[in-house]
Amino acid sequence: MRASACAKLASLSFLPQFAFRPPVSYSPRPPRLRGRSRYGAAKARQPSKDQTRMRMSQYFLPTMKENPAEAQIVSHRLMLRAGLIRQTSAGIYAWLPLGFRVLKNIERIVREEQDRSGAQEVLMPTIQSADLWRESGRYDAYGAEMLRIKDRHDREMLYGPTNEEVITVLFRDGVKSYRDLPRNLYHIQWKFRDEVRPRFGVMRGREFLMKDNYSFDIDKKGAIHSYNKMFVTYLRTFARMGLKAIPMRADTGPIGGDLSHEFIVLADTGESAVFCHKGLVDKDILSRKIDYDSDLQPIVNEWTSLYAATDDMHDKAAFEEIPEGERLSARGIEVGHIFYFGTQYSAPMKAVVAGPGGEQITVEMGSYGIGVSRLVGGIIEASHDEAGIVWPEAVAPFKVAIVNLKPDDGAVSGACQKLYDGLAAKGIEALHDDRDLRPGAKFADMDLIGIPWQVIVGPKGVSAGKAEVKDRKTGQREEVPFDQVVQRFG
RNA sequence: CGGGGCGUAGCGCAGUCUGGUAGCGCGUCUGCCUUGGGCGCAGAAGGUCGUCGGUUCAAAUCCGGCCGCCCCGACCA
Repeated sequence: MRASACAKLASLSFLPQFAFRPPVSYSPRPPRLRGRSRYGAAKARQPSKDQTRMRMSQYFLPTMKENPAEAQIVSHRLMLRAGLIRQTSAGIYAWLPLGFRVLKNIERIVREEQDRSGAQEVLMPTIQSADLWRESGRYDAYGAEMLRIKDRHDREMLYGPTNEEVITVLFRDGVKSYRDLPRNLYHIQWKFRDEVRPRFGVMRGREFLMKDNYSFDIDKKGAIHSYNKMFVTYLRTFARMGLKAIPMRADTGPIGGDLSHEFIVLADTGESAVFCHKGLVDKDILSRKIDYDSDLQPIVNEWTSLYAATDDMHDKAAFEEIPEGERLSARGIEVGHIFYFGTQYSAPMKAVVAGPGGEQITVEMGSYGIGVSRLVGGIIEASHDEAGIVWPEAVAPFKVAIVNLKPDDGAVSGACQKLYDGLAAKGIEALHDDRDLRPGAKFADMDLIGIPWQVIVGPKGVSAGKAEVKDRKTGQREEVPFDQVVQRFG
């Protein structure tokens, strides 16, 4: 009501619209504390912001003991139960503090590896114009999965399901010479695909966070080098997250092109059947030193020379040539996809540069995606047990949790606080469970949310000068003198 | 988009067939007790039964429309 009245008023005015905006309050007013000053004694007793944030008694972490009926697969159940996400509409989720921390950790690793490869980060909008998509010819081709919307002037817009069109225009308008090639631009942005049937929680939502990037080269040779760079980058990215992600030759599908690999995380509950050579599982990329300007083909060949295929690309005869003991039939989740697609977009959208002889050359493109939000689910599918999530350290919301078994015991709480401060001094954020609950409930919650290391502090330990350090993954516990706990996590 | 199912307290469910004062478990709150794996006892709060309309003296329950969510398939990062 108020907004439309305001719009009407503004449209009748010949003064700038902002002059007539009602005094909207953009941030909530500070609460009035009755009976004492907001800045008085009450504040002095508050713990520091950092401590407040990481204390479970103060933390927004709604865990659930029972499985919500709507969640069918394990990662979806655990994400809801562990207080990572909440659904707001079909296939659309809100990220709660713990889940958001994981999402940001994944995003950070993706970003670091993109930067390492020489790709440059941009940020393109979520809302795009239909005209742009008409130019590439995809507006009608894309179908109902594209969320089409109209603005107030009845202009046709859409919520971007992908960004080839936008990036091609940015490139076309900004680069005119072969001297400016190659380029590789990426961004990490929310996308929307109006899936007929969203399911599996964030693994196949409608709104999802995706890293996508686009390479531009003067010729096919250059484009393949760009492709190879991303191939290696993806190997590193997933390995850093503690995942076994195997590149598999992929069908290029509706996006087109003739060179494409899917990166598949192996998980028993994966969406599709996959077949590969066992040797791929044990290959290690992180120990290699990589020069992204050198010829990466040997590394790529090393991975692609062993058989690996998803269901739809499976070649039974070729698979059976592998000695039986080295065959691996498993299930997997697609977490990344890379394409070389030549001039499919650059030609219709006229992304051309001047070559050395002044001739016009249509650039060769590739595009590369990683499902950032999907990875949160994928990692859980690949790493959980009966009790809950088992986070790989690199993506865990917290590396360490301090389990205070008796918060109302000054000695126990004092020991916990000291450990917390010691970890903080080393730059390690710990989650401090200072809630007044029975030990059993705390252990159950802690196992559910899957923090890799639990430092358990109780009265017995305090009198012996020791804490118990539990490895979430193996369940092994070890008594460690207090003064040695912090250094274990350096 | 084809086929199926479900909407009752924060979560899991019963009650609907056969209309008559809305229930159970878990969670939450208070008190006591307890304190190394979701402990025990006592008390309490919390639901216009998805929504709109119809039938009826009376609707969670019967009828119709709409909305939402889930599953299988086709599709997909």
